[in-house]
Amino acid sequence: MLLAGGPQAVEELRRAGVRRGAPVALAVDAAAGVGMAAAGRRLAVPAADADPASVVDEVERVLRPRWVWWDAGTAVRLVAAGVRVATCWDLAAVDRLLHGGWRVDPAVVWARAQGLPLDAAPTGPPDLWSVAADLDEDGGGDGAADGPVRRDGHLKATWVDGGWAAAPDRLAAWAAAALAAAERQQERLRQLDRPVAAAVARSESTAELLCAELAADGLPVDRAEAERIIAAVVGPRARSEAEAAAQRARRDAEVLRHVPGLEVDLRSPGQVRSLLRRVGIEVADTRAWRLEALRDRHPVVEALLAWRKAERVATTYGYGWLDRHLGADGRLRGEWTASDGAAGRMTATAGLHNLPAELRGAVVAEPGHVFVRADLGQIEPRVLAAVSGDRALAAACATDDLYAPVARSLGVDRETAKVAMLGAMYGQTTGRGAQVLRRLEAAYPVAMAYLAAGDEAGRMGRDVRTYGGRLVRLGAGDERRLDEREARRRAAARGRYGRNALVQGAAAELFKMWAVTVRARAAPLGARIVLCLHDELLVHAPADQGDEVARVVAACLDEAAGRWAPGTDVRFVVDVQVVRRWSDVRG
DNA sequence: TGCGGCTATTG
DNA sequence: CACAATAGCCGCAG
Repeated sequence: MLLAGGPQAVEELRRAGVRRGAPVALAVDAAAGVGMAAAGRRLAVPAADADPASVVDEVERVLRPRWVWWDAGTAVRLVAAGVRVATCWDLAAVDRLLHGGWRVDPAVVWARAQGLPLDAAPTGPPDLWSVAADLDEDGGGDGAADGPVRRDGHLKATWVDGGWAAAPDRLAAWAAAALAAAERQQERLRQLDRPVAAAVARSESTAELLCAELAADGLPVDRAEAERIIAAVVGPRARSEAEAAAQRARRDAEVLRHVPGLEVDLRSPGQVRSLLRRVGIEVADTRAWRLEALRDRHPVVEALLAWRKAERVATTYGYGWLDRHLGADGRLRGEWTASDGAAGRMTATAGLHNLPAELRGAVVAEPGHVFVRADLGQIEPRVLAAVSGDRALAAACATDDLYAPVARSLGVDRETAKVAMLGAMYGQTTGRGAQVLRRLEAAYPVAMAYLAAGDEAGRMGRDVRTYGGRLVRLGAGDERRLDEREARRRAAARGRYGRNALVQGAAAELFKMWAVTVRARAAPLGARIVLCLHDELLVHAPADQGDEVARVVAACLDEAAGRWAPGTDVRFVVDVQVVRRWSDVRG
């Protein structure tokens, strides 16, 4: 059905019974317009009749549905057009949750949702062959023949490759296919037999939306302050390549003057090792923690460690980094991925996730604003208590510092208890932690068995599923021609990976549920999340709303934990502070 | 030119 | 120096 604009679309959707939170599939193309599908109807608004962004915005404001789309590309397009919607169902994100790993295109998402054999799905851009085949299907005569789906059930290569954007009615048909795929995904989530999986699928979807916003909004950074910090370490900005080379040489000389007559490239670990050998220091490698203990042996060690710090700033977090990532509007922007790596953590580029502590002084709220900074306390052991159902560990979570009761249970000091608990979650098998591990097994048998099961699965190359339903692939890979020792070493590494993925992955699920809850509840106060850091949120808020946002952020943790682990008696804790700059956070 | 190793930063 | 990540430079193979 062709419509003229947003109000008419709202009317049609309302007549179809669409209410707040109901699925409305969406396909947007700036040139062609908007296609929607919901409750058995297909609607299209040509771009010639109404601005696509305004149509989506109108429907959002009046109906606030759960938007269903193929992948985060739609989220990125909406955010770029200035449209912020509340919630979505991201087929690609849910596909990664259900099936693990890699980023995939609609052809694969569709095939997996429908349970079709993947080897028959179209791959890559269409070639002469698949174009002819799709045309042949279109001419087949039956009513739906010119839709996006082939007779064998797979999507047509020409549609996957962008054919959906050719005309308004195609946008609507593409949206209808997305809606059908979403329904099949929900069925698959139900089959997982994990009541929380559907809620996780929703928050993982909305986390994709949050990532699109984080990438667009950026992190407020005071350029002058950043340049002051950098200048204090590496000096003023070089005006030419020659000047930069001279600065480098000057830094190098500060180290080399301690070893006269030696020609050494300090950037080469091998040469640094020979340098140290020349002054009587023999080391297996030259990492800082190892050199730290040798500071007194020779003055060159101290100089080298200082050189390394400056070199880090000069190469990775120097003026070049500012120029590449800090916009004229004082926002530091990187790319965000909502579920990456081993277990579905968020990742970010541009140094957003590994900014050296010194530079946090340059992260300053804009005039009239504050940061509400919140971090989850001891999130991994608490998550372990929740997902494993260990009653004793859950009881320890009642205190703000869970390592205190754990230490009492084990009969060791707090530091030892902490190292042992972390060691259990990471798979440490040597040192002091390993000895205390046996006491941990006695005190918290359910939690430790949960970890051991992850370890076993990893060693066997068996995939695991996190508490929230994310499949973590642990396939053994190609290990022919490995000697016994190397094969054992790799199996042990996979064991640690599998053990940790269950905890880290579950923590990432809870974190994202918290983050999207904060996103929703803080928006009416004019506040926006500007940084997500695994267990920490930085929210940029109007100064007069700081305390209220802080209250909301804390309340959101209870709300998210209640949704993620209903009925659990595990207590989650959060530390919330209102600050003007990130470095003002007290430890 | 691509990739593994080394190193540093963060949670 | 366990688990995860990004990022830069060096040295070596192709």
